[in-house]
Amino acid sequence: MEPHEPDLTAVPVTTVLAALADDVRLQIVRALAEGGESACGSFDFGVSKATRSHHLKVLREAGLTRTRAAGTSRLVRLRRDEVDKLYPGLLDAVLSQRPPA
Amino acid sequence: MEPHEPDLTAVPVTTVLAALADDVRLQIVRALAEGGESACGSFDFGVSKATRSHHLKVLREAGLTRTRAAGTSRLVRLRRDEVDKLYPGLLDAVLSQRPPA
DNA sequence: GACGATGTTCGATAGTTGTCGAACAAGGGT
DNA sequence: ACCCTTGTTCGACAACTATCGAACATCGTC
Repeated sequence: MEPHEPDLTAVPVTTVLAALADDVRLQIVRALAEGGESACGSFDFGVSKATRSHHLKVLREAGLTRTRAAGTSRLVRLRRDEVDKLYPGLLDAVLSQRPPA
Repeated sequence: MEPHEPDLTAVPVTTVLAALADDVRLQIVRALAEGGESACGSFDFGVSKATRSHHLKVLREAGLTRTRAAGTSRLVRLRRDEVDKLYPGLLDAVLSQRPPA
């Protein structure tokens, strides 16, 4: 089943915001923004792999990330250009708040 | 009971984003951004007044609005300056998506 | 081909949230 | 004083969501 990666313009703002309105997903987005393309398994934020997979799906279906297969892994990357173009300042604003020290 | 209007810096980003991730609340924010300070009753978006009151509470407790009593009404206004200062571009980005024509 | 690693999907469950009507509170006007 | 208007609060209920373990799928390797 090919991953469902919608055109960002087709996704309601509320869906994009809801996707970002979760701590685990925000940590994933932060990691992607700083570390670039990463394997799913690199996001170990204290949740099971089932939950992690779920969060990555939410981000993907919100149009925020792209996923591609790479051997036995899957590489995820942030669709930064597209997001910044459609919602200038959004990611910067969201990522500006530093994680709890 | 005095309205609970927290310092925006004390509110987690996820809470701010969650507050904006709802259609009704987004319509309220849009109305406030365009029309300035308005009475609660002016936000008739097809929900009951109980629901409307709930949404205004969510926005207020996310640090996005302020409310003051004015006779029998209550006037709500967007804390635009503070939001723009802490999350530059966020409101612009969110408000940029036009409501369904 | 069997095995191990990496992810996804399924079913279940607990918690959160949007919604409503009804009851309540407070102001203003007649 | 009474009423009407404007909002808030209180249950209640349905829908959604975050979470997990277990089962499944897929790829590379031995």
